[in-house]
Amino acid sequence: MQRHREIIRERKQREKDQRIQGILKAAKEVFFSKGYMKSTMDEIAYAAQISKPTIYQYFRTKDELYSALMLPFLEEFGSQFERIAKKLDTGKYADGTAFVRDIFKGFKRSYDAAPDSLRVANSFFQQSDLISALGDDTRLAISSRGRYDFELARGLLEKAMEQGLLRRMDPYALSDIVWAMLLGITQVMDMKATRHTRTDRYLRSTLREAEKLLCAAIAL
Amino acid sequence: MQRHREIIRERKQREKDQRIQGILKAAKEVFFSKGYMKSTMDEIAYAAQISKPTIYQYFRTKDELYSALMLPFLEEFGSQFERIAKKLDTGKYADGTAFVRDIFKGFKRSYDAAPDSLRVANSFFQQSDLISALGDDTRLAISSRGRYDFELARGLLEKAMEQGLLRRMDPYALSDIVWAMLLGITQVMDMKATRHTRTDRYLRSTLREAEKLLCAAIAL
DNA sequence: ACACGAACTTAACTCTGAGTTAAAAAACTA
DNA sequence: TAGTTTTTTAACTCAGAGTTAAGTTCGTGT
Repeated sequence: MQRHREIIRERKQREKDQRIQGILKAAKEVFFSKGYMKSTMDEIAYAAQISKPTIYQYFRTKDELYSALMLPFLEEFGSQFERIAKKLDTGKYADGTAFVRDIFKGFKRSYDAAPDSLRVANSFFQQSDLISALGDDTRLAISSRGRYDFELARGLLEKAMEQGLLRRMDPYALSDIVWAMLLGITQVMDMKATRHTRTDRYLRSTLREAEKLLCAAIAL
Repeated sequence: MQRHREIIRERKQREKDQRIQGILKAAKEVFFSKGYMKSTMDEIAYAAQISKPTIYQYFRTKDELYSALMLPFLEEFGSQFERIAKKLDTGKYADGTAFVRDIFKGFKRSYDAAPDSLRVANSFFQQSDLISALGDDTRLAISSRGRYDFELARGLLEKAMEQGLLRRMDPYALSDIVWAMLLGITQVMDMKATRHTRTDRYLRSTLREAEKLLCAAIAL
């Protein structure tokens, strides 16, 4: 009967995860339709067809719930970098242009996988308020994941320089700049977005221009 | 005696301005030391040595007060662009590199003139919540000022292309990219900043790298 | 069939902070 | 001195975050 207990525990875990996913889904809808400040926990509870105390059983604060929405993007982003790192190690890149293109492709894929999450990530890093208000474990998960992605990206650029794919320069500065470009562009697009303009197509074309620009600047 | 009234009205205006400045100064201190969310209006009132209702006589909401902090940067930034536009019109730029350098110089000067304001501008554009919560006139002042700066920048780049200083490309995309870089870099620096690391020197060196990079990419 | 326990709901509650109000007090003007 | 404007005081409303406790549901073990 030990096996039986295992199975039951697993199902319970699954149900718990589903509950959490349900809350996150509802939270996403509410947050992105009205913005963080105007969204209330009661509203999210209603959207999730659940009672408010139940939400608080899984998320300690409103901030924590909001922040949890950005983890998917960070993870997807990291895995894209890992993919690129592998290709780099096995010498799959003919020139710097191909490498830079792949970085942008990775970003686009992450964005496609979780466009909302990036928006959260943006506003997250802004309001250092939010960060400090988090529970320790959540803050740790997010900031360590973010740091990991960051380190990964820098290492990637460094390696590409060693392989003669990119012009030599300070890898720290370069990774900051690339990251800043990507971050900044999505933001500028966001702040231009209105109800009646589809910003998505424009985001893509701007990213393409940025890609060309970066190739011209650093690819060898 | 009409003259007398004039003088009095002027003095009153001055006093009003001083009051507003005092509030802004206090607000800046409080907001930047604790973050937007954790700052309370009572606290700001206390810091400004003034009563809460008095603050509300000059600023309709907490958001409006916060947003008002960013106007100085936008204005300084705009005036830097106007300076560059004049130089461009009188053919003062020998090559694209000189032009790009001047853009960055303009940004740095604006930043120096009002470093905090930029930080507000950053977080401002994040939380579209904030924008929508503003009073009509404030929102108008800020967004129209921002739009004006934006248009100015784009026109600048366009003209520089016509003069053969820059490589031909979509000026809209380029101005978005440049703006995104500047915005993004200060943000990335901000989120890296901690109590014990001075981020200022690093910001400057990163901006210098970005400048070089942009020169390599678009200057002719 | 029945009792136990975990997770959930309900409904009422506390508490903080934004924004308001009205009356009293200053400060200034004529 | 009388009148006007601005500021303060102190009490207030209101919304929303987060909590509490008593009761409900339901799967599980005996």
